[in-house]
Amino acid sequence: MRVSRDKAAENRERIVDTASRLFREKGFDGVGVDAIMNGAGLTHGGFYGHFGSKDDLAAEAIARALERSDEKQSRYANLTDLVSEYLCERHCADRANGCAIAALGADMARRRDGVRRGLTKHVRGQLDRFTHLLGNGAAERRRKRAIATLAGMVGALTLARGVDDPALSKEILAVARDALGEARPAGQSRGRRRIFHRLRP
Amino acid sequence: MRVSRDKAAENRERIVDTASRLFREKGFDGVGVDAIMNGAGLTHGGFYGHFGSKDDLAAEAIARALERSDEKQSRYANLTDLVSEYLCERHCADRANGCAIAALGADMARRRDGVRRGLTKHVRGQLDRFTHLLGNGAAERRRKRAIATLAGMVGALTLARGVDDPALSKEILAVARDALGEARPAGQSRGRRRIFHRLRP
DNA sequence: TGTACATCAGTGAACGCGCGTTCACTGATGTAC
DNA sequence: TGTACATCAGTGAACGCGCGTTCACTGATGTAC
Repeated sequence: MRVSRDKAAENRERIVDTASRLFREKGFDGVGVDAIMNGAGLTHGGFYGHFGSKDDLAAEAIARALERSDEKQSRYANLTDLVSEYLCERHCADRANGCAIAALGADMARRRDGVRRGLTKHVRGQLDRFTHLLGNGAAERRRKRAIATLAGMVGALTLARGVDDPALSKEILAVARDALGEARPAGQSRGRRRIFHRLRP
Repeated sequence: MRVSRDKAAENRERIVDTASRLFREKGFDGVGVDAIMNGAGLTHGGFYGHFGSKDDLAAEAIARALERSDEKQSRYANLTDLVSEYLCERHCADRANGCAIAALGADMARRRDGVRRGLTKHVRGQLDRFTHLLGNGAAERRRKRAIATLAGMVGALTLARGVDDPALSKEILAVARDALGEARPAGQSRGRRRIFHRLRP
């Protein structure tokens, strides 16, 4: 039965969101059009009224996930907090709503150009943000630190998720959190962390 | 036609090796039994004489890839060289013969217990090796460094492979190589940077 | 504002291809005498 | 050592399920008068 244009637009959004989550949770080939449509409260037949193919949806769903990541990260005023949230156990356990790079990394690299271009833009954006948040020091050095930080985040989350043993998983997260979050004004102690973050003007 | 027992055993090995490479290159769902058998110079019908299912082969193929990784890494006498080789452009371009964690990371985390147990063992082994190679300093500090190094390696390779722009890809590899390889005997100069890292007591 | 008709979002059955898996068969290997 | 038979690794056709995709249909929405 027909549905109002607004409602149809809503449905489309919900399909993209649902796919974005399911793909991250189960991988591209781990979810069918059927599951996505059901997840969005619809039936599979209507799918091709919204998208040209499952692949087209995949591209949109990834773009959506990356956007959401950007929005989330733009709320942090310092890198340590951002890193801590990224490497927390909740994020580790919740693949579906987390970082698309960690959830789909290797798969994305095998996808077609549109997806990889989106990923590249996202990575550049993240590096710029990190470089900015790092604040002090020469730009070149901050950029290097930004790259190392991003790589450490993605790798640590990948490892923590892949490993079987919860204790090892937690250890990886904790150590990486500590190692990567240390880009703070010199002289400030870290450890149990009695941290005081001053927002830069 | 029948084949000698030795030849059959050889064929089995070749199937596992081929699968190990193809899975890393194209992902689990990106290669069929057909392609694997052809890659090994056989036809698909014989597959089930060797393996119970494609999934069983996948488990063996991953285990094989991780073993090969261990063998390769055991040849390095210092962490800097190991990191440099891991983060070189050849490795970045050659997914099929490279690190299984970076090539299949997210997928492995979704696999059944056997695979994840193998991965866990491999990660532990790598951390022990890295801790050992780091040489000086307190054991606890070295282990932390080992974890941060492994995470940085995996993440940097994932990013470098995912990104579209060769220049950015190279930059990521170079920066990570530099940042992670710095655990060398104090006083040794390295590259652009005349940095002297004193290990804290 | 109300009525009549066209549009079209969503439904569910059906199609068809790909791929994992099975099976009857082949012919070389391995073995018993 | 040679011969006869049993075994079984590998072959290629075929099966069947899952899943992406198509399509005729429904009935509510949108529009023209």
